Amino acid sequence: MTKAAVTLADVAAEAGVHPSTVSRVLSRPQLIGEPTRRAVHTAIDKLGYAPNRAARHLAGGRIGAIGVLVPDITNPFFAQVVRAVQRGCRANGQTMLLADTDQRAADELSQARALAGSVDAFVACSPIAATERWLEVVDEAPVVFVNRRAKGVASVALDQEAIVELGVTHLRSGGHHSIGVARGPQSYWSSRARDRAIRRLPDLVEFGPVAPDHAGGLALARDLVASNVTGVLAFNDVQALGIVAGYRAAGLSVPHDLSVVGSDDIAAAAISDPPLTTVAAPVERLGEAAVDIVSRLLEGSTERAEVTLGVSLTGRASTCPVPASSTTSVDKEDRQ
Amino acid sequence: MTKAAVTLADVAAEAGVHPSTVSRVLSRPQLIGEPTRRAVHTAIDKLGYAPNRAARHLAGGRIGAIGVLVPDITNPFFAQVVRAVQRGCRANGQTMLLADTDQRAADELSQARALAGSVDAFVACSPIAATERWLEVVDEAPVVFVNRRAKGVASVALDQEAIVELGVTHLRSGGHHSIGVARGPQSYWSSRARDRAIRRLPDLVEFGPVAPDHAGGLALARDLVASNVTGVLAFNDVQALGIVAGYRAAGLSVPHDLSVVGSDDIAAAAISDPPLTTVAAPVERLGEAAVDIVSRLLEGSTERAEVTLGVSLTGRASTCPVPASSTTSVDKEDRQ
DNA sequence: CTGAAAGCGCTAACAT
DNA sequence: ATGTTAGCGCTTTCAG
Repeated sequence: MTKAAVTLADVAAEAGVHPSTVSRVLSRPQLIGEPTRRAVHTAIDKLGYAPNRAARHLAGGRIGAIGVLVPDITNPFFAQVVRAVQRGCRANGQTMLLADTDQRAADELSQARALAGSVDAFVACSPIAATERWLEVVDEAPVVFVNRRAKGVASVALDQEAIVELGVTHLRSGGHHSIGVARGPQSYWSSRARDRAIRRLPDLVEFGPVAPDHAGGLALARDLVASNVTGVLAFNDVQALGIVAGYRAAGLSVPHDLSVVGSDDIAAAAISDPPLTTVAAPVERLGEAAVDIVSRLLEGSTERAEVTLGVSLTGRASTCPVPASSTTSVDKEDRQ
Repeated sequence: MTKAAVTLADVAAEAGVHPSTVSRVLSRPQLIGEPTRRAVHTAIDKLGYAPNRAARHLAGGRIGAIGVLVPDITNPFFAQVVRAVQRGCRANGQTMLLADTDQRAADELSQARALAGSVDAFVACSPIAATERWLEVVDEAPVVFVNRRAKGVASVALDQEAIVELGVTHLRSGGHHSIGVARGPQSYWSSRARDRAIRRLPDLVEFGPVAPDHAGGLALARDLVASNVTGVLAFNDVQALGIVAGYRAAGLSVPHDLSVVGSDDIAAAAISDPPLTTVAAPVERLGEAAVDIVSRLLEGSTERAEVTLGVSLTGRASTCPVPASSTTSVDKEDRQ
């Protein structure tokens, strides 16, 4: 059933050279003469040779794989990051090992440890385990955090402060004065960073923390309805959609009764009803940057990379200027 | 930076036995005496030993990894399958290598070949490459198709006939007589299988083929509006949501002007507006079954597994009985 | 039941 | 610029 694979030795025989020459053609082509190299490549193509990763790794070379950890692959945000990372890996001739940690810190670490021997490096998305624990992993292989900042670990993250500013500024420019902001779970760095940004701005009404998902949005909607805010910045788009659904269920409407700004700009944001105004994150670049840093780290770079990616506001129909009648809360309270 | 790992030899030294004994404790414990085994385990725990996968593989053992190929990880259906597969892998102590093929047949094969040396087996989701080409891969490692049936390859698929029957029956029971069905891209087995099911049933109006995504649904909506059907079975939920959006954009409403039945029951189906009536697929079981078959195959089983999973109808608000005024198409044509 | 010895396919010094 | 020689850490014969 399992056919014997073509080995490097087979290629060497076919090309009439020594195995180590073939190896060099593959890893350090510039050390090999043009004619020999050509002959080797011909043999490789003819035989359909593919290097054996295990052997390569064992012999001290790179394993050619990077491990990616995500809290939940069914979350469209992470799915997009994963796809970008995978593309980057392909471009570098790496393969990607994916592990879904199910949002559990313990799983995060155990998965990382299980993969440690099988990958050259890690990309950890929104990790929640203690930095201290992660440092032990960093000791074994390079690690890049996506969407989390931590001392001693390379990272690429979104500018949380800009997210809050952009969202709030957009609402204020629409005449909104009573603006709510949703807080996320404290286990996430992004939540904590956003909290700091929120406190830096005056006159914001905090809601939550609630889960950054649809259910969280629904829960938020109840509090929002009972409040007098006219606009809200959700923690992310999925949650924003939950808020919209909650308002609709209560017989209220977005943006008439509440302007909603999401965050991330996932595919669903553009096609929801109403289309969601959101602070768009460069998700693809998040993944690409992570791969870049990993590659750099694998080349031996020791610089502690801390990339911050900017965001931009995408205006759609879930926000509108505050109606004159809503500048006080009277109208709204009457309606309830 | 990279700490030297504990090797099997270290464990052997610590336990005062020969390395091969340690190896046996790990792979064939029943061949080892109780006291020795205990001593070895103690040493393993003390040293925190973890086997080196590469070496294990190279020495002829299993590599302990399975490769998963998906057309698009940002598609919630596949994301769910992947998560189920990953859980199954974890339970078996396997790791999962994920590759996104970007819906290209060529990438599918090249990814599979690139991974061939790094995995024990493959799970290919909705593959589109020629069976012939895949058979070459099967020659090297066990392969299981998810959502595609093919001669000579193990597979687990949804009962496409049941999907069509359930959806259509639901609409008919609501009094709908003019029922549309959306056809999918012919590159997918599921589309072809569904086409066969469609032709087996009388009086269905075929639409498409169109892409099984939101844009496809939008396109479909235009044709649907121009037709006299009162109910439609979409190819999947995302497309169904597109149809709903298209109707709304045209100033029409679901289910009043058209009853829409989706397929899959992704998370978004339950929380959309209106909530989507859909033919629910046991997505988790799809992934689990794939892992089961792979494991069986790796144990040396030669049975050609062909699992078919049943589906069920989840009634929600995107369908309703046909209004008396719509039993003829007059009313609708007037409205346009 | 356990020790000994021989590689798996590759890379990395070291020669030439 | 290419051939030579050792292993990497493990499993698996084969002996005892």
